[in-house]
Amino acid sequence: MDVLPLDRQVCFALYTATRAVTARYRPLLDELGLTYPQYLVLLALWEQDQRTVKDLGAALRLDSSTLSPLLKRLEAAGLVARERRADDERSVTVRLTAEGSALRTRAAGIPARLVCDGGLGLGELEELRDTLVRLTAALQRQGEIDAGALHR
Amino acid sequence: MDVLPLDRQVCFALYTATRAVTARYRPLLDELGLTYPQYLVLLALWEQDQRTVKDLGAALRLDSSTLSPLLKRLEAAGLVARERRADDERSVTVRLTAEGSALRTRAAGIPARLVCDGGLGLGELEELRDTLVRLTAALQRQGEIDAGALHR
DNA sequence: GCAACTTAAGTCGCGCACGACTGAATCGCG
DNA sequence: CGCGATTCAGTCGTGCGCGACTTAAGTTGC
Repeated sequence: MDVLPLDRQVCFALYTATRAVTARYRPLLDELGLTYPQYLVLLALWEQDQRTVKDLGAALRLDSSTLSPLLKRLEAAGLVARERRADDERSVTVRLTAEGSALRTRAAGIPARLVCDGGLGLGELEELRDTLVRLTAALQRQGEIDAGALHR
Repeated sequence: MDVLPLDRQVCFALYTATRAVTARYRPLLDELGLTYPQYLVLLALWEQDQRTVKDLGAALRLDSSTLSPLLKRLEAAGLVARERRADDERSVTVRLTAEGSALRTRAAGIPARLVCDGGLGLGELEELRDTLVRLTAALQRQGEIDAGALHR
């Protein structure tokens, strides 16, 4: 049996679904002047403010080479402030400005405005999310094992 | 109830799962000298050769501004050839070279090498894929309706 | 006490994605 | 037939992601 056709690939379904979802977010985020990854960073900060770049990277699974320029743009937009930690000068704390905190209210309506477009019920969405979380966790665990194997 | 935390967002689960999956593909595709989107284009061409840029775009849900430079790189790598159609000079036909066709054999092993890493059973993977396909379809249908509304 | 290692943030280069736009070819309607 | 509208591929600018690298600060071991 042929395993290569596009429509049989989970990876391709993921790829297109992700782009379809972010495409639906785009007009709503445009109203807030945010890109999709910037929105995710703010979600993380609204949930817990005053995080280091490293901590944000762990939450979003992004490294500093992606986050640093993104945070610079959020800072230029006046939504966050960055400052070196006094106790460890290597680290930088990212903090919401008043304007950045205020945006939360406007963003709160976004999920509700999109859920109904998806054609899936709430239960299905939660199941999908949980399956994706398990998949991600397994892939990353596996990745760490492989990486470890290189150092043996 | 708070709807904004990162871990409740389907969109974030999609975002991280997609990146985790492509990260697992990367070392295997490196062996073939391909990026992930280039691999998807080849999947489409292995399934049906001699497609126009527009047709490839419909299959992959990408537009020419993404595909044109990507195809140029595949052409530079000697995997595909491009030529203007005689019957419609606006269109360009993308065709696999012998080298591009030959790569299929080496790529055929990739899905099997990855499935076991995902921590999901085959049935779960297929269910996940089908859910994602439905989600994508609904979002795109909804997007077309919205776009139509703008022209009224 | 200091040299070797590790860690945190950041820079750079490349390849997507995607919106806005261009130019050439074709279509459709009067 | 002719000309305005549409279609197709492509360019350009911006913002990710990520690998490879740099710099500065902290940690470890002798």
